[in-house]
Amino acid sequence: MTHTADSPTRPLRRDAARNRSLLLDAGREVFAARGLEATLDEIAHHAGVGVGTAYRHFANKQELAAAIFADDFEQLVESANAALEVEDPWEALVGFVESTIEKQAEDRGLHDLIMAGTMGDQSLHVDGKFETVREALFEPVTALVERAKKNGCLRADASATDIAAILLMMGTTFAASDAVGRPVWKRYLWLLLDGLRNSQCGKLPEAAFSVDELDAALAAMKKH
Amino acid sequence: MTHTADSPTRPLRRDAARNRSLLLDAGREVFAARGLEATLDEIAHHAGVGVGTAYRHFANKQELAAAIFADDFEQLVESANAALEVEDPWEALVGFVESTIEKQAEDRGLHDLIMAGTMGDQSLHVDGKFETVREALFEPVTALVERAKKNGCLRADASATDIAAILLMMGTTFAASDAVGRPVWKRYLWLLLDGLRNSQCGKLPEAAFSVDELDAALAAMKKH
DNA sequence: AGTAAACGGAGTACTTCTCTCCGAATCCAG
DNA sequence: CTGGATTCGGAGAGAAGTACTCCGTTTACT
Repeated sequence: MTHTADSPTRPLRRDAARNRSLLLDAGREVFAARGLEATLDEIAHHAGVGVGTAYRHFANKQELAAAIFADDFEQLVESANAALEVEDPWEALVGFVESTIEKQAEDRGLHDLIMAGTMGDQSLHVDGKFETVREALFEPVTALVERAKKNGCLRADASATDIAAILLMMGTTFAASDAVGRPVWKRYLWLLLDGLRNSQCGKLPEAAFSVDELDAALAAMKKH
Repeated sequence: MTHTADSPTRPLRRDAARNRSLLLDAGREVFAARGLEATLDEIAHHAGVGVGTAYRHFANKQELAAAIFADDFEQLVESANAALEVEDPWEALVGFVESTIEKQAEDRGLHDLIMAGTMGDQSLHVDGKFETVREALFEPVTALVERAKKNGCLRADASATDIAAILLMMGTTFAASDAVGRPVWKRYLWLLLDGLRNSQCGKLPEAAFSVDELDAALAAMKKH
């Protein structure tokens, strides 16, 4: 059932290799725009190849997603560990959270995957050590949170899982941002971060929804 | 197509009247637990009547939902207007937001409906004046927000639509709270409210997710 | 007791998505 | 340049879920 290269298979025929990379590119685009609910059929069509072709290269959507997102996962973990090197503890935490969320805002597939943890039964080994990104992120994020608390910028009753909860909540604002055509999610991330902060904050970035925008956003979300 | 009483119809037969109210009760329960995605078939079964019976009483799910939620809508608008009478402007705003969200946490159908605004093409006239709750709430909520800003407790750059955005974000935490068996949503509402506040805040209510709880919550959300 | 009203739930008619099958097109080795 | 292996393409089979109807049976009312 494993169609992807693992044992020393003979090199792919030229058309096969081309189609494989077309599929990966299309997958990146479509997943980014529509999240993991996108169909393999849809991606195949977007890549300009037949569905059959898609299914020969990737047994299913999960396998394609795993191939596409493996790198992003590693990067995410790296950036969490990198954040620990940042001098200011509050900057370190906020910088990591912001950049992570920005990535997800640009790629709804990434967000879906992070939240789901796994793709069906497919385990997405990160770093060869962890089953899920969440697992791999737990330690560095806990460290970031503890450090920020000690420094005094982060409220004392905050917890690492609060960061996960924030990611979760931000999800809904991504869809709304798409509908509205500007990154409203930034505003609400700041609101949450201001809630997490001890000292007092700056101005919120991004204007609030206008009433029309809000209507548009909610209407768009109705269409599942 | 209108099965519900409007023109001077003859009184319902006893069994019909009983079943109608069984359906309304079952609808309340099922919608509350599973949101609007629940099926009329499901509700009929829960009420202990056949599907056919359900469809004779209510042409479709929308009509049943309209019958069930009309009152809640009126109440919501009333409570917003009542909040304007509360002395302390910050208390008034927070009290309204909190109670509104609590209602939605207890009734996922209500939350779905408020966010959707309409049920398909069915317009859910509120108060006989407005098409949607959101429309009816707009004025009082704007007033609450402005008042809280003048008083100085609410940050100056807040807007009435921010309240809607908060409702939107809270949605995800409801499902998580169900999965975890305690109202974690309260914690995150406070976090958001603390972000909205000018002065400094108290302790967060509710503990953060434990790691296990977070896993359980996200797993539960995966199942659509 | 007779008739109109209401019941029940199997069944039809979608829709949506995943994945297969196989004749046609394409590659590449000799 | 040709023949056999490989890959392509996309109609369509199959599974799953939902919305709603139809009509033989049961129940209520007079």
